[in-house]
Amino acid sequence: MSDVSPLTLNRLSLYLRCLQDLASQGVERVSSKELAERYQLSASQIRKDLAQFGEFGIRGVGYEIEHLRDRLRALLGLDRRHGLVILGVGSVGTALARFAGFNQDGYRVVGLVDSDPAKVGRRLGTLRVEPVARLTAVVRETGATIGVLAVPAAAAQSSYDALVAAGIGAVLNFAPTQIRESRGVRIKTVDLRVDLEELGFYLAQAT
Amino acid sequence: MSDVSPLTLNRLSLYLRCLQDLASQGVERVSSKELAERYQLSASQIRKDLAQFGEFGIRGVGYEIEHLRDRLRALLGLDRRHGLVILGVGSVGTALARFAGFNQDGYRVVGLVDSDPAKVGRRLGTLRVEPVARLTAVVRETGATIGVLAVPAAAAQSSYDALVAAGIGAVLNFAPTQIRESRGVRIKTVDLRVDLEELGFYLAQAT
DNA sequence: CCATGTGAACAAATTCACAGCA
DNA sequence: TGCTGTGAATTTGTTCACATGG
Repeated sequence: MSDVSPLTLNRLSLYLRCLQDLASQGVERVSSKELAERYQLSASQIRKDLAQFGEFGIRGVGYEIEHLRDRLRALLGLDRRHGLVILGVGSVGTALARFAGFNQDGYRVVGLVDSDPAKVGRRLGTLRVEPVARLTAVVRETGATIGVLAVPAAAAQSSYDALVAAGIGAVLNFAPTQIRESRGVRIKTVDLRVDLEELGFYLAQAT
Repeated sequence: MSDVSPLTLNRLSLYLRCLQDLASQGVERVSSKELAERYQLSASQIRKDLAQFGEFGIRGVGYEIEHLRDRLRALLGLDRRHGLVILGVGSVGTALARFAGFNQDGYRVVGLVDSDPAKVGRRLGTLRVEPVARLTAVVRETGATIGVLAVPAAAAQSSYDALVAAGIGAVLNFAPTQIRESRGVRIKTVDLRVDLEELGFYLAQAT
């Protein structure tokens, strides 16, 4: 069950969004075809994706929205709390700490760590920036499960390793560099410049 | 030539990073095998990806780093200037306006637009927030080619449509919603909650 | 020689089409 | 009847392996 493609998982998140939207409109049932048309998805892909995790629908009818929504929430771990520890409180780290999406549903920023003594002790909302020496303690005390790397590229690998050593469960990396995974601690890199450059390619073509 | 997979394009950005790294270390030539080992990539994939755009290497030798770097920069449109117009100067839009990656290489934030009269007129760095009514004027005056959506999900589609009408070339969307593409103006959605939820799935599995 | 560039083999992902069940 | 769940077909992406040429 653990060999699910990230593509599928990311679509489950989209499906969940759509279901929440429909639920907020008071809709109770939806077919894969309706979902697909309404949100520009593929009906057969919705069915294939969902079928990997069980039989959630009713043949001839469709899916019961509340039920499917709850199943997806559970699958994506949204029925539990996840503490995030942010490493690096420069401009990116600070913005992420305030980002609503990181303080929503089961997610909450519970720790801030920086190697710069000048930043240690600063307050950001209700949190105080801790020194790197306290990383393991912070992870233990807060029960954080996700680390967020907002450090310079040169420090990213060692920061990831430190998070792994501290017992973190998974890491989201905003440094523009490839991280070598260790001890099975998943790493996902987000790189906005890569996204910009993809658009840049199409713009260069257009000319 | 325009039917290049986004997967390939995103890897080209990574290759470019690696080449810039090597160039800064004074390295002049590199083989696909060396690149792959150094940065945890696949040698045959590097060659396949590059081969789509021409013959950049020298058989028996490898790739001349400066030359390949320049070719990749040109392919990704990094040899030209791209102005970014940000729609929505809430917390996300403000953070993006200050983000170094958006004010680097050929990219620069050249316009800020918000529908909230209370925000119009505010200064952010050297820029003043403009009203939505001035969107087309801003795009024309600044020559912006990329729009950045940092508006609420409910406003995202109409904001995209407005950008298209204003003559924008491509759009990066941070609103958690699917946008319907029109007039061939590429849209790329970045959704950090989707990324978090992917990690959340693996964490839920681990238990 | 040796690493590129590339067709062929393989693997993954998506779409099709329909059997089977409410 | 109508939509799900699913094998089969197709498309897309990756890896292999080697002929080619500097």
